Amino acid sequence: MSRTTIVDIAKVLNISASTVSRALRDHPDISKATKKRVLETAERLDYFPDSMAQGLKKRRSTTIGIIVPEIKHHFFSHAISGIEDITYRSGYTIMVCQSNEDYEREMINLHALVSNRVAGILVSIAQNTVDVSHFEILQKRKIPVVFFDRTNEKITQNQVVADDYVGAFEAVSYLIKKGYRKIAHLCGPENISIGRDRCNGYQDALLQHGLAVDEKYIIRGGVQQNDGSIAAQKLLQMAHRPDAIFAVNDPVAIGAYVVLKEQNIKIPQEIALVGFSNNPVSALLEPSLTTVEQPAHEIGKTAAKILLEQIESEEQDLKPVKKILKTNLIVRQSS
Amino acid sequence: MSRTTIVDIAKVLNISASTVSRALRDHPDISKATKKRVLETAERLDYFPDSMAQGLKKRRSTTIGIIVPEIKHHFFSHAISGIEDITYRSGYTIMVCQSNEDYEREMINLHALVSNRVAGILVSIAQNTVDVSHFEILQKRKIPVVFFDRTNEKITQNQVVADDYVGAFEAVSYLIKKGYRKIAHLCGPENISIGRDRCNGYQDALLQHGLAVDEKYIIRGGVQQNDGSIAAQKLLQMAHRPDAIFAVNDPVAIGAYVVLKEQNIKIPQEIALVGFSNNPVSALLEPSLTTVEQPAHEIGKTAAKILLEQIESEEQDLKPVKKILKTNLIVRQSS
DNA sequence: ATGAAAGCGCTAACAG
DNA sequence: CTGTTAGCGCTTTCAT
Repeated sequence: MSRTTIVDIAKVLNISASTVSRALRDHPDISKATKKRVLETAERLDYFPDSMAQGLKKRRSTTIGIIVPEIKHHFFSHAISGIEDITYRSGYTIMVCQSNEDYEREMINLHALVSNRVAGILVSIAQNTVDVSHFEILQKRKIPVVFFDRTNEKITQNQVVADDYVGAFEAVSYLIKKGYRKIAHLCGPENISIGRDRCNGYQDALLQHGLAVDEKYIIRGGVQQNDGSIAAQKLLQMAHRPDAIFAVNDPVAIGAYVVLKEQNIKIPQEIALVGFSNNPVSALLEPSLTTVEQPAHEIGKTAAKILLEQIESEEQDLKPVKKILKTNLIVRQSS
Repeated sequence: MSRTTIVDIAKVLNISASTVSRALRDHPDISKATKKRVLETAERLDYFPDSMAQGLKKRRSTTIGIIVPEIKHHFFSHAISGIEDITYRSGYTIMVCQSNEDYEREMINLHALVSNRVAGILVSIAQNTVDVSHFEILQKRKIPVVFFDRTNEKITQNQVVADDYVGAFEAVSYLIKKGYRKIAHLCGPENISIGRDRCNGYQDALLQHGLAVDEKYIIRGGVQQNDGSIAAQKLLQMAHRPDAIFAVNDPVAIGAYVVLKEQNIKIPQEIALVGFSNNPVSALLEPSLTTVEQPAHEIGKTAAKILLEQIESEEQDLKPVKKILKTNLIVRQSS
């Protein structure tokens, strides 16, 4: 025997399918008695509404699409967790795709989500995404979208990000106040906001404290641990080594940390080290890592809330929201 | 203007909807010329297939449902990542739910996935899930399921787990060979496989090496870092402290690690410490943490592969597969 | 308070 | 090689 449908329930009770449909959704027109009978029968027959049929009819699902560079990154898994906490309460399920930092795959994911008629989408763009015109499709189809954590300047829609600029500015200012003068920056890709904004914060902190920005101390690379190791090796080969390193994020900082340790460089005596994200591991290192706390869970929750508001709002052309969440410098032993 | 449908394309080209449908899916009956015209028009009109309509018709989606206790846990985010790698290649998208270690929520998630007519489901059960009868619905509806990492003995369907028993056995045997004699175990919940099997491995290793199992050295608790801290405190208050601790997983081991450090207990000189999972942080601790490597990504990939095979197999009653992946003891400084 | 009928967008016999 | 037709399971006017 196949799945129970609304028609099966209707037949059993000798009423019409539309009555069953209404009873199931607690429509005021239906009598208490009928509702009760329908609910009982549904229960007895193991009835489950068919989301596909509902979605087809309503021309929209109760699924929220998510695109992130990599699910397993600490930041993203926490953000997704935060998103799910919010969407779950409102009866939505999440569909998660990873771009693997690849623009092409980001596009394919986007199309899959559109095909699935998701009610809304949350995106953190890939490291190599420069052109963002593929997201225009969402406006055409009136699918609300919120970009979180990583955006770029061409994106005009809703955004939720940490205050990357201020976070970086404060971290570097702190290093300067502690007396460090040759502060290097392990810089992320500048086409994504976290790379650009953190780098700007770094530079402005130097300038505002009367220090020059020395291009040779800005090592550009990716956002993975390995990128940090490579960058650290470059720095160590310099004639004038820096006395401090500010990394675009904790994985990169840890990549540098590992290299410094291997080379028996004392942290922070010879070189201080500051990260960004406050991954749990950073507190456990020895010396523990000074870092800028970035509220991953909070960013996810906030982005999800904004998305749900827009989905459930009747308004057609809501103006884009941009929310910037505060970061927090956590001073530990590495600086 | 609303979304482009197959009918819109048909109208433009003055052909029937079914021809368009077939052309779109590269059906051999359709002429090259027609296919080309259809494809071009589809492209031009920004056509996207409607997964809900397709799903309704085919009575199944191309979505894979996943239920895990917590997305943000290192193990699960890696497993999900592995799952996505596999399903993506076959054109499936993943729908991820978290039970938050709660049985009730696990059920609700399951129902949501069934409603969404997922093609198959991957589950890692919640810490407090004892009764597993809610999964029977899947058999009734012929929805393939693979349990991964955490199962329990009542589950008879497909399973992919690490060799928890052997992993634990080897870790504890190693400790014994190194000369430790009073080995404590921070034990996970015994209704889930990882708790039970690792505990059994621990006990059998002791017995096979002629050591007694001392109940007071088995501290039962959860699987979170905090549980490890609590357990370690208990151990430290004992008149006869253990000389080694084997924890059910790395978070718990780290919880203990933090407490030992705080109390200035030398690891491994006073108390050795061994974890399970090989979270990246374990290599970065000082002393670095000896642990049993559990292939999270691999478990996810394997589970996904088995699921896809079953989904795509014509066979109705495949017999359940149980796959046990090898673990690997990584000896570091903490033991 | 309930029912009849139409249709969401697509696929798959069946018919030519 | 292409078209006709009949639904998939549900919601929603419009009647009654």
